[in-house]
Amino acid sequence: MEFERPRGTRDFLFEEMRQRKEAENTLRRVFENYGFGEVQTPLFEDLKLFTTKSGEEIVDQLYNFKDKGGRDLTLRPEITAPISRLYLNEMQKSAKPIKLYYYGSCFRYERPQKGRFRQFWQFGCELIGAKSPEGEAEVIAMCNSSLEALGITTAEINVNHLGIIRGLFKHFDIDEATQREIMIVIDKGDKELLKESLIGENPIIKDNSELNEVLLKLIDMVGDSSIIKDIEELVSPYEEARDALEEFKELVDTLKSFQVTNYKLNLGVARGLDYYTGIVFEVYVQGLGAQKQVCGGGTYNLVKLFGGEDVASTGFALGFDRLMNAIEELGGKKELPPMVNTYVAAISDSTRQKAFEITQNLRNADIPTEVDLSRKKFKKILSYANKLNVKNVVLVGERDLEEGNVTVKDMESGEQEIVAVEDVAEYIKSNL
RNA sequence: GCCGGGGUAGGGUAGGUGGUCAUCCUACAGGACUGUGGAUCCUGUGACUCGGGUUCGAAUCUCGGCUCCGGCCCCA
Repeated sequence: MEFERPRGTRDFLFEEMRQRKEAENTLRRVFENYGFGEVQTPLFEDLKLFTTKSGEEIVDQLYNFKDKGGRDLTLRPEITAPISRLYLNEMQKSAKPIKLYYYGSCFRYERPQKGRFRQFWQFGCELIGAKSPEGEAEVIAMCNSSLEALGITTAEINVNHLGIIRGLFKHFDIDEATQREIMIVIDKGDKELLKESLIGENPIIKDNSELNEVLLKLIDMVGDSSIIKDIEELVSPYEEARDALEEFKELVDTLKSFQVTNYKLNLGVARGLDYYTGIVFEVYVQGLGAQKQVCGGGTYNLVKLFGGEDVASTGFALGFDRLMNAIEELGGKKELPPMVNTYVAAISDSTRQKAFEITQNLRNADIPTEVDLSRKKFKKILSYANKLNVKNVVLVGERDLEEGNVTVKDMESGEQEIVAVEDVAEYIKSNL
């Protein structure tokens, strides 16, 4: 009987795991530097938590199941809904703003492809109860810092404010279902398709060429902060969009103060779901194939959707696996030092017990150390130690031991030094 | 769910018009070498993705499953 990994899952071996941990720690450092604290929620949740947020349709992309008590549960497909639930359950009375972050795996039943797995990891944050351009600017700044810290220099942050387009819809009194339909088309990012949907043979919104024209121009606006005035010009006749535009302008000013320059305003960025009303942003890294989006975020009001009070939240989630792809693609993997730097080798059977003692002494002195556990011959031990790439090998032999000594061999230079047993730790510390 | 391309020892591969013992590199284990690694040599371990079909005979042809890769759909 042979067992295989479930489809769309991966095993991580030592080297890859170390690279992932390195990236993970880098992100933790950045997030904590911004004052965010880590939380953890369960891997599975009530199925309704996700269907309430995203609709019944998502069930066929979930790993859902009934437990023995008949409860409908599911492995989480994302972590923002659990965070909102956590907030409702435990943190409603906490001082605002609340800044939290999380790292963990999510599960989706989807067709695996490059950058897409059935178990994948998300690293994300939420800033709860601070709806303001500065809250949004800080979150975007942290996203930018994260990408910089990881060395992903080719990332582009694209920022939009959905209030502008929502304002236009409101001005023209477009119903919600139609809004959703249009947002979905915008979200696809296909200009031709959008053109067809707006001004083609069978447009989604009929008899409103003014709105269609404005929309088409609007979603085409991409560029640095200088395009704000173009946007302003375009939407100034529609007062319902003005507040959002003001917020957008403030965000741009505040991003400058937060020293974020690596971003674009992109009026074509949308998100499929209704609860995004304010700013949204997405980060793309070219060269990652079809799954180039490494981050999605924005301001939304999920808590209200789940029956809580009206509290806005700004956050983003990084697709950790895609970040790892990007790092790999950019050749930014770090050279990691060997796991251990010292090996203790008994030269003969009679000195083996002494070798264990010395090993423990070194470990107690915080020197990562390995010792032979398979009774290999001395030559094989050295050969093995060489493969581990250790710096020092402590040779424990009878002749030296009679004098209370061992020989420490430097594996890079090949030089050897006779050292008293009690001084080994100190000697090795000075020779790493 | 759909389209296309792959799956040969632990890793990387050759073979492919059906027919000796399925090739080589590497890895791993042992030895040459009982207190000295990296080199060399020798020996050993270890594979045709699974199932059906065609055939005297299938790694090879054929159909299907599984799975991997790329793309579509979707992307909370």
